[in-house]
Amino acid sequence: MAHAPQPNPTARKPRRYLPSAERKREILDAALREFMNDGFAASTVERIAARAGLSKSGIYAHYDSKEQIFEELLDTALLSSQDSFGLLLSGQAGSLTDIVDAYIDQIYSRLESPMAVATFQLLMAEGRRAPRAIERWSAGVLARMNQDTQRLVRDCVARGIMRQSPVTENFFVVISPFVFWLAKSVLLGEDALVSLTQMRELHRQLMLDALLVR
Amino acid sequence: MAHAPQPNPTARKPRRYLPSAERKREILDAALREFMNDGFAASTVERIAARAGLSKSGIYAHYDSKEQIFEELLDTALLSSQDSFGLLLSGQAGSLTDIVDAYIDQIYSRLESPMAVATFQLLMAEGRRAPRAIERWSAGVLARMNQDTQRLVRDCVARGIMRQSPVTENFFVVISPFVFWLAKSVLLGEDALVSLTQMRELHRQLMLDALLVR
Amino acid sequence: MAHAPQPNPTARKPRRYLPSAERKREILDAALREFMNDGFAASTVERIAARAGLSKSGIYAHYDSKEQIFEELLDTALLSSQDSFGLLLSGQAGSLTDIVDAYIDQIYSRLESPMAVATFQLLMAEGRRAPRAIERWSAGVLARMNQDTQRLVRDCVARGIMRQSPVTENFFVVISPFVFWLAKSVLLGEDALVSLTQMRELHRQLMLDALLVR
Amino acid sequence: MAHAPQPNPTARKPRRYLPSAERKREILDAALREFMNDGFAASTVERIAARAGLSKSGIYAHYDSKEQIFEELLDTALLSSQDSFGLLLSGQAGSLTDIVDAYIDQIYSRLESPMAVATFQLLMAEGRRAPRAIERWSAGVLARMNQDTQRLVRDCVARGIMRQSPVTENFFVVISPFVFWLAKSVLLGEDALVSLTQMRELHRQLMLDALLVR
DNA sequence: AATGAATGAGAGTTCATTCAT
DNA sequence: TATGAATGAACTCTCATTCAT
Repeated sequence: MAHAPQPNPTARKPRRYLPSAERKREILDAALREFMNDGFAASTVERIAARAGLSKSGIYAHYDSKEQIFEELLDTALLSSQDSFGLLLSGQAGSLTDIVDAYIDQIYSRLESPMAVATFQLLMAEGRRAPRAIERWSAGVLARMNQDTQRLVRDCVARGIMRQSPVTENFFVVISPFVFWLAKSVLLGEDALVSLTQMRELHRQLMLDALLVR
Repeated sequence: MAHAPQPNPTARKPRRYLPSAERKREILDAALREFMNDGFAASTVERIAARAGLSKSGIYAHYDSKEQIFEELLDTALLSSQDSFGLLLSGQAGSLTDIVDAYIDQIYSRLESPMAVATFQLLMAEGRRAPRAIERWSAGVLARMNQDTQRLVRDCVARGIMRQSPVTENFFVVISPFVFWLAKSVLLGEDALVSLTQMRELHRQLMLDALLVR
Repeated sequence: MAHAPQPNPTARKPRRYLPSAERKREILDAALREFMNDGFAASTVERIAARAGLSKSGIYAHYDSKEQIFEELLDTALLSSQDSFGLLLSGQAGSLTDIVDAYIDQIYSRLESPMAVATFQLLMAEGRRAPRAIERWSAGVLARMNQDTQRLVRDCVARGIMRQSPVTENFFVVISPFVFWLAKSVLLGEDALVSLTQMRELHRQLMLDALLVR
Repeated sequence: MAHAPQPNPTARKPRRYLPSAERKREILDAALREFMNDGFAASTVERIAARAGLSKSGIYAHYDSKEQIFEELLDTALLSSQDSFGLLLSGQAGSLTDIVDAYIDQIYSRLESPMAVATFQLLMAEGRRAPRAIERWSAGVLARMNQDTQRLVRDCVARGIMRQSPVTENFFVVISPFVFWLAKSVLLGEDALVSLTQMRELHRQLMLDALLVR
């Protein structure tokens, strides 16, 4: 009489041997989730490992330390946000509405990821821990974005599409409502006070109101 | 030859006996600083104690746990921000400029404390850890402030002092640049991009521009 | 308008100043209960104090240390068991039944206290901790009891009331079923296997069976 | 001149890597000794670890908590006492003396281990701490032993080998002198009052006297 | 006699990391 | 590449005890 292939309770899941690059991606994924939930200090290598499907010590075949994981994570996250922002806008010689819509689309599309708020929170909470990553991001992506946008805006002003105002002189500030919504969501929850949809529309109207040539 | 009052290495510094209320205040002070620097998880009771001038175990004569300290800390911090905000404004039947100036003064005066940015960061980073404190704050202070302000604004609109607009309908959003500056300061430093003084002036102009009756 | 004598929530119960002797009794009482429940090491001075109705440090006005409490406790408990055991028996020149009944009554009457089993357990668990108390008890109470009983028994044998046997030569052993019941109760509970009443009757019959002249 | 192999003070003794099962056994061994000496509460994980030859934290690779060690320890100790007790006896159709001798051998052989008394003490002292282990033991080993023995005894009575009496009806009680000796040894020491050898002989005679058909 | 504030010496436990395999 | 066993340092919290009042 043959034994049925009974599921052995002590059966250990087999090792998965992965090439380092792939494994590292999995680890970063896992780490992102853990760091977001608990912050850096309260996250443990063990839980990251579990989520990534290997053992605690397995992590150390790919990274030297928890800190290193964090750095690489932040680098990846921040630099991936590299998007042809200014380009997108400058391409269109459209109306103010078009430009504002493009801008709004651009920034609010980030929030489609369910982890967007958590990412922002992580950045706020632990950014200090990886000053160089922040520095690179600030000097690279952010600076470029800022320049591009500001150039576009000046252009629009020159062409009479936008009304010159403190806003056009300091265009970075128009992102404020977006940041406000993020901060609010971190503190009070995404559903409190204003929904994302409402915020988006409000933001749009604010911009139009501020930029419209009267 | 007289001995200099050399610090005796075995001399234990004398205990300081304080009434519990006072000691608790000192502990909260110390904790605030520690939590701000390192976050909740990375702060240690021992360092809080050292800063507060007593021994590690001395802390536990006043608080049951590190978590309890955090809760009480947040409660104190958040509820102390209780200021007769609306009242201040509603008192003046002044011009739009007066009102805007009052508003700007009101919110930016908070930033005079050197710990303001760090407090914001702490709130962002660890707010989730004390949901009830946040809840109380949100349902109490914030809700009241919001109502008062909104009522004032409607009044101003009715009296023709402010132009009706999406801004006046959703007045909470005018705080956005302030929050933006905080978030930016956490990430990039207080001196990056815009200084506080610049921001304040910019914010003022933004508000005037948005509210002025044309 | 007079305030009603509202019960102040922060009202601290007033100190009770007691003469030391009385307070010590209360402390020993409290300690007995705590030590029984948790053993010596797991009992805390604070809980003993609470039970005795004073503060932790108040204890130290009466005892120098937790250990000292324990010693005095054991001394009191053991020496109080001093009863004119042999005397009681020797008084009666009665029949075997009378003597056995007296013996059984004597030992089982101890179990009327609801703490009897716990006391036994405490003795088993922590006796080593106060060897001198045990020593005094053994050399005093126990030795005397043993002698008296043995003398009585020899007497009974001589008078033909008891059958000479290994039992009468080692009379101490007749207490075994009693000790057995105690040990069983500690391990399995007082209701397991045999109830106290059953045990008592069984014990009686065992003795009669062993001592009866055939 | 050769250096004597002087013990290098900074030399850390090398790790001993053991398979978990083996290490667990060593830990249980160490724990047994520690718990016996000091009781559960006063034993420390560090000392258990030292005895087991690893570091304090090493313990936690195998057990989740001190309590878990205790539970497993008790389980192991109690369930290992599983012996074919009844079987041993029922096999022999021998005389009363044979049966009594077998019984006495059976139970007194346990005391050959130098830790027997300490184990009993541990059970008395800390049994309550692992009620489920006790429960399992009681419902398993003890119950079976009791049944087997009682069945054997009834058989003997039926065959006229034993005299019917309260003893045969409640045969569990014949273990009393053994328990008495254990309890006495815990309290007064193994050498006090009666030696083990004396007790064993006395116990034997008691049984014979109680069971012999007259 | 009594207390509240304070402390030192640990306790159990966690965790990033190392090592042998 | 991957793991299980091991560790040291650190952590939170407890507790017997002391001290000023």
